[in-house]
Amino acid sequence: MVERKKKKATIKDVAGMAHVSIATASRVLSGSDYPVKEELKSAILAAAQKLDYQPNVFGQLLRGATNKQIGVVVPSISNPFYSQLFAAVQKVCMDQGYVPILYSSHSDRNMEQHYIDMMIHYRVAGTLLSLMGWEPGMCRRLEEAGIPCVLFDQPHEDPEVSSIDFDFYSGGKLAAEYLTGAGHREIVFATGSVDRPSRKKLLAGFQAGMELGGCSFGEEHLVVNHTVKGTGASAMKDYQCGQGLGEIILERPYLPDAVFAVNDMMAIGIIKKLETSGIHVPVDISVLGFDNVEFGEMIVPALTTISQSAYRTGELAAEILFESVTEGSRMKKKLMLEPVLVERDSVRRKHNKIRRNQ
Amino acid sequence: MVERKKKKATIKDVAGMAHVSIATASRVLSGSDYPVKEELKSAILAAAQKLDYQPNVFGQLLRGATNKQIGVVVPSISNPFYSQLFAAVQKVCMDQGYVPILYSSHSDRNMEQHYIDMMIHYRVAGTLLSLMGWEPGMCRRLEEAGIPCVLFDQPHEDPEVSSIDFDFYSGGKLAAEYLTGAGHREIVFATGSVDRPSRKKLLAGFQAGMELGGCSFGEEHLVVNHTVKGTGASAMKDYQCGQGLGEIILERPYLPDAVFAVNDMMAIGIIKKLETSGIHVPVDISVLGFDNVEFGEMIVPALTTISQSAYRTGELAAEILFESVTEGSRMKKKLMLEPVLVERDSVRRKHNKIRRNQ
DNA sequence: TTGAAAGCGCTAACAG
DNA sequence: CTGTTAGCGCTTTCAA
Repeated sequence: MVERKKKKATIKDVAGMAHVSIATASRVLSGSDYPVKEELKSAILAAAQKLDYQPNVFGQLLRGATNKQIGVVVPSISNPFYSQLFAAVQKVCMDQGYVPILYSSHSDRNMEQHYIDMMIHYRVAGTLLSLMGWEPGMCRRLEEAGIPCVLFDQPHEDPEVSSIDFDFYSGGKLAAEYLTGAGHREIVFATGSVDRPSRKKLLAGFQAGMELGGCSFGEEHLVVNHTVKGTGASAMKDYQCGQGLGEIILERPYLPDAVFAVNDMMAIGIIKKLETSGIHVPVDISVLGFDNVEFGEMIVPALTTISQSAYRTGELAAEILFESVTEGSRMKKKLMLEPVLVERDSVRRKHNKIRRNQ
Repeated sequence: MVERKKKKATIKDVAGMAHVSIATASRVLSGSDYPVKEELKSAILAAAQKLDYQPNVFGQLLRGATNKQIGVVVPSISNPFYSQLFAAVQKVCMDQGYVPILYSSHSDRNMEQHYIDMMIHYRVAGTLLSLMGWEPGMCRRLEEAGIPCVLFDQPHEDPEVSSIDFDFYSGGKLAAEYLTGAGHREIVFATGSVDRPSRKKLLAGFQAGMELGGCSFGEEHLVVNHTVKGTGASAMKDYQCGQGLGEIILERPYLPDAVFAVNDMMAIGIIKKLETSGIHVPVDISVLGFDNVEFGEMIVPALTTISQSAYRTGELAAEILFESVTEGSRMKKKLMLEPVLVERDSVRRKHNKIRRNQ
């Protein structure tokens, strides 16, 4: 049986060993610039060293120090979009001497609420949130507790809170324009439940883009797979949703020219289903994704997609959060990221001549 | 300008409003079963409600309560193996009323050390560690601080600490046996730097398996790609490493029958490089992965691999951790997970007859 | 059944 | 320059 839990040295122990008061000990140990005689200073440092002294955070925190943790809520950690985003957040936090804490909500409103309570409880210095459910109250509670927050990923249109938004409407429009521009006419919009604000905007933009491209877009062009069992939006769930979408598409009387999927993992699921059914992408049908997840580049054919840079989003969100956290700025900022097309191999260019008839 | 940070109600406020002492207030608010007159109890609860009282964790923690957080250190969050593993950990922690905190070390020994210090600093209730660098001291510091830990993913052979190990040696052997058994003779072992304990064992097992399969394994069958710039083991890094590996293989005078990659992301990189060079998997060459990452199932061809179940690993690790955390068990446990082959589409079965000669 | 008070470890205001 | 002390919010003796 090993020696049990030897008690940690406190500042009092250090002070004792160095024959000074705890006040002086505190002054040098907390790195204050308060003047202390060199002699004592080194004695204290030596004692601290010998005792392997480390300040008790809870003492400091109770005293009023700020908890240098940043709470981050995302729907799913296994979805590469969010893990890449988190990597960026981590980097920025690190540089600022903070440490991010990740909460995965599985897109469950209760969990989101639970984690927000948690963060208030631990008095984190700031929060980064991707919230599915959202009532104005949620962020207010954080603000009341003096915790700055910035929303990302899901647009919520609240002037009272900072956010880094992605222009989903333009994204949808760009998708439609690119696809029609490439000569496709019969284009399908493939998605899971259109429950999130992001998807609603994407769809609206897509419809607008189709019209601009001179294509009709009716009920029959909207392919929805509702059969996602349980809540949660893991990579696997989206992929499976995509597989289901692929099936639905295969069951149609005729294949569309192209399909636009609401995110990359779904697009990958669709491609997989098509390929294993002998339909080749992009020769038989084109598939366009959305997100620009790293994985998209790794598959064959490499996924053509619309980039909502996960890394950039995380970086920006963290940066504007720190403006509030460290500078105590009360200013609410709204940043809008524009979509960028990433052309790879999953969409075929039909080199369409000038649209003349049909 | 919005109302600023109204101070949170303390137990004193609640006691005041309910006209009781803070002692009695504490007794009911902390859910103790200490007897308190019903009348006062409800008055206190009502006051707490009205003031939106929430206990200050730091007070409780300073007082000696345990911090119900679990620290988890992994090399990379964007690698699906670890994000899946973490999902399992999260689930188990949740059920126990704890919350996991994720640290991504980028396989950097200094970071690992840094995060361990962090966890000691925050006096987490327990830790789950995948450590690249490892000296006996690392866990001892945790144990001294009274923080139980369990190692996973990287074997370290220390009887003083619990671990859930994967049998990498058997894994390597299984890989070689399967590949030779499928009729392949010229088989290559593809890897990044053989720096981690896990890879060394894998290689040793592979060599043994090759011998058992009656195949020679010499220098020329070991393909190493050292050109991984910087530290870190993100999914992307491994993938790129795989691409490099693919290139090396393509440059050889003749193509091997099969290649065994040290992890799935590398295998995917290899496949991608081969496919884009007109070499088809598995008709021209077979590729076997290792890890059984979800993503392997999503590509075409679906990746045949050896399963080191990320989810199961995380689940087990968390479970044996909680035996120490909640039951205060001092027992050190060593669990060993055996490899399982997951047959999909990236390895071709040559239907070899009984090995007779050669 | 209730309350007063000590003390967890730390920092800062104040007094020497 | 150094030390004494109050107090952050909480739980838990100990005394009433």
